[in-house]
Amino acid sequence: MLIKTYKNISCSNCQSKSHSLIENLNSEELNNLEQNRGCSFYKKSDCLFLEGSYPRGVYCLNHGKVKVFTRGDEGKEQIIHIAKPGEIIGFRAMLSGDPYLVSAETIEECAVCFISKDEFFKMMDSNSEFRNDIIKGLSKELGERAVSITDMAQKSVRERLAVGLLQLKEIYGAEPINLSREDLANFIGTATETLIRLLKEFKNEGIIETQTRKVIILKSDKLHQLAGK
Amino acid sequence: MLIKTYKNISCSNCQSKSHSLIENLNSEELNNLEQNRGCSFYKKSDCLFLEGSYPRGVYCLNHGKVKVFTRGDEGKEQIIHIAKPGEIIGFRAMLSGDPYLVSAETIEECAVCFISKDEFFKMMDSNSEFRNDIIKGLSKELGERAVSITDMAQKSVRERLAVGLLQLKEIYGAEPINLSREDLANFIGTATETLIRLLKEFKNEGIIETQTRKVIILKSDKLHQLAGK
DNA sequence: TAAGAAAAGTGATTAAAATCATGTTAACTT
DNA sequence: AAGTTAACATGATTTTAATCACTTTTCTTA
Repeated sequence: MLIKTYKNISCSNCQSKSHSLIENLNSEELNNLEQNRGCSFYKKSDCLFLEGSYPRGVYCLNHGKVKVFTRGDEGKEQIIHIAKPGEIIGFRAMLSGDPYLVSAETIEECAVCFISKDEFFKMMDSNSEFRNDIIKGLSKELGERAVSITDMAQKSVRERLAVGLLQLKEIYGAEPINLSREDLANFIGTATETLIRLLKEFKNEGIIETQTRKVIILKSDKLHQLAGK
Repeated sequence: MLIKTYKNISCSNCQSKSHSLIENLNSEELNNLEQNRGCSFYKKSDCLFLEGSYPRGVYCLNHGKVKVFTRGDEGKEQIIHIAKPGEIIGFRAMLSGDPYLVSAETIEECAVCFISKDEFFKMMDSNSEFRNDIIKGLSKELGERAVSITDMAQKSVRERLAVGLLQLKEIYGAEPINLSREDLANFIGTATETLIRLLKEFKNEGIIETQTRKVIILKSDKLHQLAGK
């Protein structure tokens, strides 16, 4: 279904444009972008890029969700971010000039546009609004990560799960959260078994509902309470 | 001693310029900066800025060390970064337009120059090299923080202490690491008591030496080993 | 649609690190 | 230099969460 329609994606009419950094491009720039980007369809668990490799461009997510993660010493994933449609993925490494420190992999069917390095830098140079948005995006993320470090260092797993579920609610919107238990554990930063036990607790307390793997949040206020600060 | 000399600080001859983002300013820009910045002397434990307040400029560290930290729910500090001479502190919040998410406080006597918001943005607009350095700096830091999150989530306190000591070695260079046990614990993300016990272990293993509060690293290779990956 | 594989879930046990209580040393202050 | 305070240190205990071993459910796909 998705496969059939994704060829029609245009940047100008991109359904995700309005919550994207590309929203400030003018129509000329958008047309140019449309000529020069490539769109691909990815199935679940496909890799966009791998830690250690060198970036050749950035990925603009049109449809689906992508997990961005690092691997710890024993190969365990730590999910740093879950990207939703509209987001540009992988520009961090491109801007710093270093190889990727993170990997990116789809967690559902995705439609993704690829914007080459040249094209991206051209946009950065010519459009100061776009550039400022990129800078703001970087800064905002940097701030969020300071908070994440503190949460990881100081909050209990239970508190972190509350924080994490609230974040995921923002990402999934009205849809139920649809992550494997393992991914969820790797997002929260805990063992899968611990996560499952805590989810059960939350369920028993009426805070969430589960439909097999899917998680629906019933009481956000309760989660805010549990999350602290 | 420091007080007597700091008035002579000029941006052009700044001893810390070479490892600073201001190194790519031309002499005209440096002269202009010199006219428009203000220099202050801070004693130990002075506050540069406070979480929640709005930035009015950035701080360029000429001499000394500054800790950048957030506070968790119970007020416990999490030290995100320790800045050394040459570093510009606090531009993240200014670029994102949000209030500070972190606080900054001196941990020794410091000489710090203040560059106003206007002046800073003027430099960002007029000098693309400076701007690119800022962007690269943001990106680099963002990458480092992804690693920190993973370390916090997956490494043991012992491993994190090894990582942290190696980072501090980069910051302190030839000088011994000079932090209170509490600050060190808040940097590693552990309880002060746990930190003290682990330091003792490292000392017994001949990895470090302590002179009251000061820590000297004897075996970096051993620390790398202990740090994992 | 049945078989196999992968993911989800449970219980018991262990290990790591926080917390609490208290003692000791170092460093200001008058 | 003595007294006071704050930082450092240590021991005992508790708590949290990881690990290991295993069962059950759900998803694939042949």
